[in-house]
Amino acid sequence: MGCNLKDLAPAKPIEISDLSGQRVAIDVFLNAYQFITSMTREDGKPLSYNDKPVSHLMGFLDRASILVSEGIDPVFVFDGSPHDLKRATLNERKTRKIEAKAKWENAIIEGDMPAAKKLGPQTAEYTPEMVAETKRLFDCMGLVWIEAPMEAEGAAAVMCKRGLVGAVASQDWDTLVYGSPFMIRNLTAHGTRKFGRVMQAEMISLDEMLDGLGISHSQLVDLAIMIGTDFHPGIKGIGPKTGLKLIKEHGNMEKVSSVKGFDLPENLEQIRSLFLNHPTNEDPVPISRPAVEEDLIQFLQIERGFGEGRMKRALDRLSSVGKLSSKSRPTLFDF
DNA sequence: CAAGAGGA
DNA sequence: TCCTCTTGG
Repeated sequence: MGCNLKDLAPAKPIEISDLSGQRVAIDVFLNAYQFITSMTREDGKPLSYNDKPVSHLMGFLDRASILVSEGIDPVFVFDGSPHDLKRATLNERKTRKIEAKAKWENAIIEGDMPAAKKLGPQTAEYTPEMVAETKRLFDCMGLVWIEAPMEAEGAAAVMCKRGLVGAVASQDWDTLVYGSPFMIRNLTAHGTRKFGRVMQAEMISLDEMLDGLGISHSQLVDLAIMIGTDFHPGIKGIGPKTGLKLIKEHGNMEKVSSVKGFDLPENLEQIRSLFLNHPTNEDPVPISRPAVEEDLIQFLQIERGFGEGRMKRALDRLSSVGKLSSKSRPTLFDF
């Protein structure tokens, strides 16, 4: 997932309030996997109710309601159909998942619960049914979601380029390679403790990054391709540091390859254009609405067994910023 | 992941 | 009060 540009990207700490009033694009799959793999039971499988996983719904309910209460208007972006060039990456993930599943089953048979708890997350699946449920949740919350033609990260970056969202919240450096002018890291983890330190949200400006590195966006794309992307494994022996040096010295990947003597990717032009001209549709981004209390309670509390306390917390967060409507008690936003 | 519990 | 651990369904 993404290439390692961490050392090359100048990240400025920001406060959540800096983003108040802005639309922020969020990659759904990335977050969904985070929830499914971290909100687990003893056997490492996601929390569930009547044998149906609920971790994704819980995570998005909490996360989205917090963002809304901070004045942020999230736009959730689902992945579309992957490009053929991503096949190898996806197959590799699938193989790993199958291996992990075999190990997990073995651990269960042997009653080795610590091992199962570790392996379970590696078998995590975000099924079409779970995707549909996530969309239903966003609908209940009145939040905007869109389906990318291809890569969610790419579509989000293009939306930011077009000014449809103020920034893209992501952990994936591909966001910048796709040309998103602004990328926010640790948006939702802001203020939480990880490994003893308090997580801080940070903003990266693509222009500032390119200025600082002294390269153009298309040179960043070539650099990323050399380091390795979802569409190509990259060039062995070239990481962020030497890659940057080589691109600055020689200008582009063709020159670097002739100097260093490696083969160019077969589909170099195609890969470049996936980053430089990512396919998107021209549909306008819908406008978010207030959540509907009854719909949320019906779905999560009645159908999926959510506790009253969790429901109340989420509803309170929404209503604190006037983003909760009720069929019996409409808000001003309904008019 | 976020909240709450329980310990330092 | 702060920090770590556990729970959530």
